[in-house]
Amino acid sequence: MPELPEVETIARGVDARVRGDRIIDAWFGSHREPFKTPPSRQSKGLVERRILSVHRTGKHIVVELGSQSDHQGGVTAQWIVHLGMTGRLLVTTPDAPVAKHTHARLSLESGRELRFVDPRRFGRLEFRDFAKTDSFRGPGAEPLTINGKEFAELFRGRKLAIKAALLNQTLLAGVGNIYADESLFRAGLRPRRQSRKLTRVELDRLRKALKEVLEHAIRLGGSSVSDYVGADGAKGFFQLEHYVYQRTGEPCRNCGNAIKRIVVAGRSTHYCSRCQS
DNA sequence: ACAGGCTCCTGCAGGC
DNA sequence: TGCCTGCAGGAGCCTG
Repeated sequence: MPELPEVETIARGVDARVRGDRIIDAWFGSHREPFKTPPSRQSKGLVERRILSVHRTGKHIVVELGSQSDHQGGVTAQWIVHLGMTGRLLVTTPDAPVAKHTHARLSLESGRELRFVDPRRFGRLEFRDFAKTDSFRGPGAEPLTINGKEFAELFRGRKLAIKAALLNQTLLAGVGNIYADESLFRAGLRPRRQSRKLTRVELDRLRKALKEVLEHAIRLGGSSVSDYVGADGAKGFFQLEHYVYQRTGEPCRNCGNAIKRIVVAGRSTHYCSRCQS
């Protein structure tokens, strides 16, 4: 489901609702997935900790946690949430109906609950204790802050299609299928162009288009294509601003040409053959 | 090292 | 109504 703007929206919403709260109980489901850390270790590690902040790195939500014994001090552990394609992180009241495919419920001192729901179980939950491991560092560069030189460097010499490169999280973190298609349209570039054949001017255009489209989407609360919702259950509105994504056969908003659908890197890819070269 | 394909899982829409 | 197929916003693993 979620890409950078959706994850950013969720992280901000969760942060606003649970920052400073304390985890007093933790329940985890029994499926093998989506647990990167065994559920018993997660619940044991999470209880009694205070939530210091919640933020986004790439497509990961990072919950910064204080120590279990001490009310003072900085971050000593983290809870890392990756939503996969269908994951949701929700802040609810304890009596709210428990959705099907709920895999984690954290009871908070305030009376709220933080819940993780994920039907397809492509998401991942990980607990990191700084006594045993280091702070989480996601793969890839942040598309909102990367500079032109670093951006161009990512694609140099690579044979794969630019669309596939944009989706590769070890290069850029946070870009998924929607924003890859939308940024390529806005930059006027065909998705199948070989990365290494893009000029510096084209790459600069792409970097700016990507940054603009991501920032615009964050302002609108992300794209609610099927069931995406923020931490409070509210939908985003960026889907109304899509130029190509899931608009196969519809007229291009720029030139009127029918939007085409092809498959690149195994993913549905949408573009305008007149506006993108 | 790199690039492409397969696979994990559930739910939904569309066709018959 | 029910069954089948295809498709879905992600990413790890295998292969060549």
